[in-house]
Amino acid sequence: MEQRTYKQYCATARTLDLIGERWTVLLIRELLTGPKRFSDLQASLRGLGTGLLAARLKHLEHEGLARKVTLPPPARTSAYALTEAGAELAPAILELARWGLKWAMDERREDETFHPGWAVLGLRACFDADAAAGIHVVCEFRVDEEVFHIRVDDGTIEALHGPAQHPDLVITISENAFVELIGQTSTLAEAVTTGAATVSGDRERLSRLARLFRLPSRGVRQAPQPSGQAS
Amino acid sequence: MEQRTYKQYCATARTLDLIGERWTVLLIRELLTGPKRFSDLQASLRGLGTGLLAARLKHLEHEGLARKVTLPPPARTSAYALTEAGAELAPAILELARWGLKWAMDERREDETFHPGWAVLGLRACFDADAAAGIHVVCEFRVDEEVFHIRVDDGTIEALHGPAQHPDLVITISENAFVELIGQTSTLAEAVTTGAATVSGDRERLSRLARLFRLPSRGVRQAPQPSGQAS
DNA sequence: CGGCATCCATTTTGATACTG
DNA sequence: CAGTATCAAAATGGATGCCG
Repeated sequence: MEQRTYKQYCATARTLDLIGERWTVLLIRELLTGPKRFSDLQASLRGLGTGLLAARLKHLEHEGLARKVTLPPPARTSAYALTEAGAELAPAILELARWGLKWAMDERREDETFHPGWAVLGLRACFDADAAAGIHVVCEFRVDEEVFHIRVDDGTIEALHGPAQHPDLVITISENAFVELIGQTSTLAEAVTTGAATVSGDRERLSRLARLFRLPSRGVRQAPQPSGQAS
Repeated sequence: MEQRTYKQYCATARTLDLIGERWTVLLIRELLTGPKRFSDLQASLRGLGTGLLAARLKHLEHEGLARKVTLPPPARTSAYALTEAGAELAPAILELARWGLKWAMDERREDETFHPGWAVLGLRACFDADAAAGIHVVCEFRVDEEVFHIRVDDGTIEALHGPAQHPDLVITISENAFVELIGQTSTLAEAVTTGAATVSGDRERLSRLARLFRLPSRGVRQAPQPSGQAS
């Protein structure tokens, strides 16, 4: 069971020895929005079987990146949460997300799954800390059954699964409209007029919040020319 | 030959579909310090066979992250270089390196390989852009047979393989001393006195350069307690 | 629900031998 | 030097069954 390593005295390689196996980074991505139960994790990660999920979680525990926690009453079930070391992977994973937003997010494909939490993490990736100086807003998102909230506090942002304590804004929206919103295929205003979304809270505050997120400009990866004769 | 994907409409997952396979990130790490030939890449990546290396390079080319280039005379051999999209992975990879420096770089193990270029990239990961405002220095490192240089230009840094055009500083040092230097087991001054290193250029300038890099404070990943009875 | 064990068909990989 | 070809070992994924 000797896990495979790169055997390089290099910070990048050492990191990949810990989180480079298939599914591991996506598992951490799930935990970045708060503790999750075994079955929630599996539900978010189609294609990952129970055996491999259990093995990956054990690995993360063993390496001190995650730990098993008991959820506070009334839940009382067990769940997995990131340790300090695990949580500090956020900057790296958010950089991967930023790159993906710029270079890899073309049209959604037929067979791709989607979960609102991913988009909420995307918001965190697009957050402009400088623009948020002095701003304090809590916004709750209710996307179909899923509830998330973001808390902006003077240059910092937190994006977690679950309802907010005292939200300044609550956005209730269908998953489809949410996807279009994030992909900038449509605007929140449009979703509201079609009835796909409702907003409660100060509209002025909402528009100030919206200005804190900037989607990177889309780039095009240059595939090699097929080198065939010109048509 | 359908490559395996996560099938998630998520920026992180899409990125990992492109660079998440084994060796791919390390290949990009190698190319971050400049174009490399097939055999150089293989020499840096012990354990990666020619077959897999060829496959990975073909994949990176196909996805527009790298491209084959012909080195300028007198070399004239072919090599691989990053495209714009590939080069923009640098922030993400450097975040992984920063995390590794803090959480994963304990003692060098017996069977681990080391190449000076990795440490030079580590310097880039530790670079403090704010501290470098208004500073311009070019420093060449000659570590055994390998030559690298870094160019600091007012808040930006470049770290490339090969000699510098007009270096302000040249540091010639043995690989062993270089490892100890980077790991902060010893100082450059000590290496100079023992003869393991020589420095040419303005010493004042060197000490100003050294202040631009700050190794993250080491953290300790908390392994789960063995849960055995207390001793 | 949470999680481990087992079996099995496919992929991926690692190591080497071989070719232009 | 720059790859292809080949083959054995390991990792993955899916299904299924078990147990507290």
